[in-house]
Amino acid sequence: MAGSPTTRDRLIAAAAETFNRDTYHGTDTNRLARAAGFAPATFYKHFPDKRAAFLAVYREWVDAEWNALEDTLKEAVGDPRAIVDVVVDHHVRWAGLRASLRVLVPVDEQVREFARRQRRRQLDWLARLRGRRVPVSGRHHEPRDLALLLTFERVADAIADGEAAALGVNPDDLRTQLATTVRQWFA
Amino acid sequence: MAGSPTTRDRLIAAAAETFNRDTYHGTDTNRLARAAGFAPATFYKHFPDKRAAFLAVYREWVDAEWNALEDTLKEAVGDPRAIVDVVVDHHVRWAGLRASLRVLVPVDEQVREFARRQRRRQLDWLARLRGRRVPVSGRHHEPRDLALLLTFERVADAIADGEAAALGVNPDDLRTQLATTVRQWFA
Amino acid sequence: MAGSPTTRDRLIAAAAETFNRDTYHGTDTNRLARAAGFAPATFYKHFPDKRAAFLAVYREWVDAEWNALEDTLKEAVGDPRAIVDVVVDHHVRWAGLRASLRVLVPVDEQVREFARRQRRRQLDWLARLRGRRVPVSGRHHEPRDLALLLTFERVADAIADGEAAALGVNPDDLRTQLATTVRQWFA
Amino acid sequence: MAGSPTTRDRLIAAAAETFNRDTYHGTDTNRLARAAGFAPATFYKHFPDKRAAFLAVYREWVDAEWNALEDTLKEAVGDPRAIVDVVVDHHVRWAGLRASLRVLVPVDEQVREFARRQRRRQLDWLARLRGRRVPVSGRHHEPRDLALLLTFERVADAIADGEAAALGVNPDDLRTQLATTVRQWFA
DNA sequence: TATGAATGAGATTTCATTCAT
DNA sequence: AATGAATGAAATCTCATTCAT
Repeated sequence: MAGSPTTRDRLIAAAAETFNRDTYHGTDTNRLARAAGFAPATFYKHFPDKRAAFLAVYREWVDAEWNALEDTLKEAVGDPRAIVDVVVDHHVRWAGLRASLRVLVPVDEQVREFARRQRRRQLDWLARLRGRRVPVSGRHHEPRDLALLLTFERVADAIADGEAAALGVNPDDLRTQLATTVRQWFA
Repeated sequence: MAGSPTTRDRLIAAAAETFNRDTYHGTDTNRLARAAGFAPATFYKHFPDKRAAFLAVYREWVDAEWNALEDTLKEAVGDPRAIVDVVVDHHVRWAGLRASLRVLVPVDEQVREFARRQRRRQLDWLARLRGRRVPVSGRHHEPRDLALLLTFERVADAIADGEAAALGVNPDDLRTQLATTVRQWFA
Repeated sequence: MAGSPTTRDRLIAAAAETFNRDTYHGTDTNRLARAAGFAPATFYKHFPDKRAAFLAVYREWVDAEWNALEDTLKEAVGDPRAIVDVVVDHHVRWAGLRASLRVLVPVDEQVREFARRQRRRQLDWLARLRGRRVPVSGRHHEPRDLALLLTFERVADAIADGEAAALGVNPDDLRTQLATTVRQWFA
Repeated sequence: MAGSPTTRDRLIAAAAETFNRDTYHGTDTNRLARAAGFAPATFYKHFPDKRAAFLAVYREWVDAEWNALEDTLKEAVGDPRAIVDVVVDHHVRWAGLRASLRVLVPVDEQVREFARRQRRRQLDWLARLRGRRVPVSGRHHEPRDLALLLTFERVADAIADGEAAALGVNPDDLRTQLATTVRQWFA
């Protein structure tokens, strides 16, 4: 079904791994190209600039998370712990990429805008979960919902980048804590 | 009372403003020095490198937050909203600096270590607030407490950098939400 | 036969002339690149740093000396004066380069190691000239042989950098003296 | 008799040690001053520039060698090995300083001129040793004598900086070789 | 006499990006 | 479509040197 990966696909995949390992500011576009098996100039045939490549990587990352989440929801409906595990695992796998994202959001308009679109989608999803109608515009959201998402993300990052462990907090206990928070939110 | 600021103080103050406005990766040491009214070389008489200057700025930032917190606690004991306001205001004022911190933590050993020391101090404080004895080593901590801190920080940052507003969530309502979370934690 | 020179070749050639004229510490990599007709960054596409460029120049210099020596030995077998002339002329032509070498040997590990490899090769050659078997390891050498080489080199340098002339010693007489020393060594 | 050392003396002594340890291009004048227990600016009260300090150090070094040589000649007249030992020991003790000298001679006019004055003094001494009259002008010198001095210096340096040992030549045997050369010269 | 404090002028190196083929 | 080769424009950091006190 899926044909052999295009040059662009290979560039994105290599960039994902490289950003994840070395951070956005820790690599350069020449290395990204070489990591995919291409020459530097090829990079610029497929992306206008470095940021654009990151954006592409980030988009894929978001899609992958949604896909994983949907798979989980089919099997384990209403099991917060399963959701926690999917999300946290995804963050753990891509901890370096997340760190890069946190670098770019305040600096790059496009990345920021995409991150917000993504956030809106999450907020809409939460609203639906709680049986509320989502207004077409999707412009208004609940503070509680946003707080939940932010907590989720921040705790997942703390587990992913080793902060929890470094502070003497068992990462597994933190996952449990997260599941509890989700349940309280849903109640 | 306080003597006139030393060169180092002036460099730190100028670096704080500059990092806050332009991001860590958005300025260079020459600009930091010029912003304080000095020549580039002067910077290196006071800091071994750029990271060291950021670390110094960050230390001051942390001290300032603790001081503000202590002042508040004297007047408004047990008022979560007051605490929320102090912390969030501090994050709002220094949103760019916080963004830079998030850039450096995954990349810079020293910054990371200092951030963790700071986190341990916060965790010890929370433990004391709840009437628990803090073990001398201070090595073990409660998942709940860490989750609270992370939530606090992340929500404060979201208010600070305009993410909440951009998503159609009233920043003030988020503050209220945060205060509620604190109360639940304390109960 | 020889294709057009590569960028690296041109950089090395320009660096040889520039180091020779201005000394290692008397130029910078930007100038080396410009002297070859390239932009500064190009230099770093071909050498990791300034020292590496010097090392490359030095290697070429050593090869050139051996080649000149071999040519001479074919025609003028056993004529010490011919050998003296070849070596001294080579030193005269590259006096500034030799001075740079003397700067770097005590300071740079790689340059030193290469200079010593080169010296071992010379010592092996002398041993063979005197009809001795060179032990495979080539680890042990005669003090007399090393003394000859050092004398040769130092006297050649003194002629090359004008020291002899400045001291009222006729450079040509010094060459003759060197040839005499060689004959005594061989006897 | 000798009063307490002046600031200048202390600067020279500290510079000698520092140049010897770190090379001329491996230190800076600030460090030289600090090593003597003074502030950077003090350095420039006593020397017009960095080279001048090196020149002063070099002068002292030369004087010390002559003094040691004269002491030896009083006791061990006509013992080449004793002379070899004095000179080589002095070179060993100050190997780094000698390396710095070799750096500066081709580059610094004053250092070069002083080195040559010193060389003339050595040549005159050799001429006297062989019972020849030294012409008043001291302008003309024997190639044999200069060759001896250069050999002496170069071999001493090779022992001092570890080159001999690195090449598998016993430094002690080289000293013996040097003594032999002196005897042949004198014969 | 000595210095605390500062600096102008670079040297080395990096990197996002281009362009002729 | 891909690339080999190159680069302009910095950013980080160094160092010999100065000057008011």
